[in-house]
Amino acid sequence: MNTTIYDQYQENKRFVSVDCVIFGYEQEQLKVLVFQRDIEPSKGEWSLLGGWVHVNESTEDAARRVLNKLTGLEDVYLEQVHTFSQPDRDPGGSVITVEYYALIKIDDKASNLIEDYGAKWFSLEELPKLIFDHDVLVKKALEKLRLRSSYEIIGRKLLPEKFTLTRLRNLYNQIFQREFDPGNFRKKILSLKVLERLEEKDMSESKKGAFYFKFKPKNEAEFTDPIVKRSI
Amino acid sequence: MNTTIYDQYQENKRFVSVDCVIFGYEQEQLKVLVFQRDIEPSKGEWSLLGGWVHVNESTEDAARRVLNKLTGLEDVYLEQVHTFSQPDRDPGGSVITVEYYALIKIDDKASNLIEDYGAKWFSLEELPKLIFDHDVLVKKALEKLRLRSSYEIIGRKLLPEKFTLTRLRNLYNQIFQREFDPGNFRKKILSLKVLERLEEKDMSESKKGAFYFKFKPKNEAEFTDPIVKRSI
DNA sequence: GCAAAAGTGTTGTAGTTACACCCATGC
DNA sequence: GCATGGGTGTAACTACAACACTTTTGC
Repeated sequence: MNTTIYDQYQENKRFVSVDCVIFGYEQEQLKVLVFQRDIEPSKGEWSLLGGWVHVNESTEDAARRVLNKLTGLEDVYLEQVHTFSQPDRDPGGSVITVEYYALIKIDDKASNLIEDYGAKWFSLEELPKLIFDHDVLVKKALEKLRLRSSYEIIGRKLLPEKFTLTRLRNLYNQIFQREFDPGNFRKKILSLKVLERLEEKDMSESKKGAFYFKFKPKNEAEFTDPIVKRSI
Repeated sequence: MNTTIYDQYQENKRFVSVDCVIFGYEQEQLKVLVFQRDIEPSKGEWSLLGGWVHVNESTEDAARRVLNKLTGLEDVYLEQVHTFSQPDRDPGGSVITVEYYALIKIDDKASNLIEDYGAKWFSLEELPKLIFDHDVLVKKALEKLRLRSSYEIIGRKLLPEKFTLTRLRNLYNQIFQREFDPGNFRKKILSLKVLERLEEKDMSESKKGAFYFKFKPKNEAEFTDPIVKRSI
């Protein structure tokens, strides 16, 4: 199966897995999708979505493969977070894991597939204790998501096609766990010129109604200045 | 050798290596240490320092092990950068590599050890073409170093015990590949209160002489606000 | 005295924060 | 008419960039 010139080093070969912190946004809350583990050790406990990295497959491909099997989605937003390799991190054996976070829209038709796997969305506050070092992985993923969110408006992959600025602001409130000033947030976001206002209004949240916005096509306006100045 | 409950998945085991981008600062230049590769493929070409990750060893331990073998240094500053896993990235076989960058003081007694390995320091401009995807790794490491350098003053691990502000500024010029204003840089750095002025002056660079500074002990003054505002 | 680097001071500007305040509408 | 979220305006503050200017000393 492996016919490489490194075959003399076979004794150094390692188990490599990927773990995915799957973020979604629902009911004004940032949520993480976790699973009841179906193999030993720790069978039945909550864990992140994971899987083995096959030979002749990149870790990102592996992450996409396990995500696709779970959700049926093809074009998930993925970002590599960190690689964990403490030999004792998994009591079942020495496993190196490469961590990714994924952003998905909860309203996607994925939901039925997800339920088949006994998976469940939890808000950050309600997240149960996870196996191994997965709690640390969630924390790391959130930090990386914050960093990313301060360099670009992240909502494109988490929000539905059209959304109000209040909803986008609330997403940012959730990600950074702090309250952004409504007026200032609005001005900042609009100054970036990545959103386009629609004529339609959302009348469900207020009497006056709030205009829907949508993202302009990706290439039109890019920027590199931080949206959120303060470091994480 | 491996008696884990994952043994049924043996066919998924992978070669895992670490690669280190070793940064040093010498003659007012930020330099990278590279090696003439001593195994096939690409024997004799320039590459980063790398090595296999042994079973029951973390990737960081592996990085420290190969660095220690090379330099004899024990307390090297290491930061994980990224994990590369494209199956075809190494023509010798499918190898997943975890990248770290290291900061070392070139004046350390390490130099003789280094020479034994046919290693050589190159400035960023003079860096030769490296094997595989190592050019990308250097670029990634530099980006990570910039990010780090904008959240803390990085010189502690690159500069000698005492140094002038001009020297520190030049290090930052090198890292960010731009010219910082002498006056503004001085004010910014001193406002962070992490440096302590010594009575001694360096008379080699100017008639007037420039005060030496040294870092205060690590815990005294920490900060999280970016030193360099602009994103990388 | 003048060149040259070290070090200090000043001024303008851009981005942010903390608000006050008006708007539209369902009840 | 009033409560409520939507949306706009503004003044104070802060960080920074640009650059003038002063200091010291070897030549």
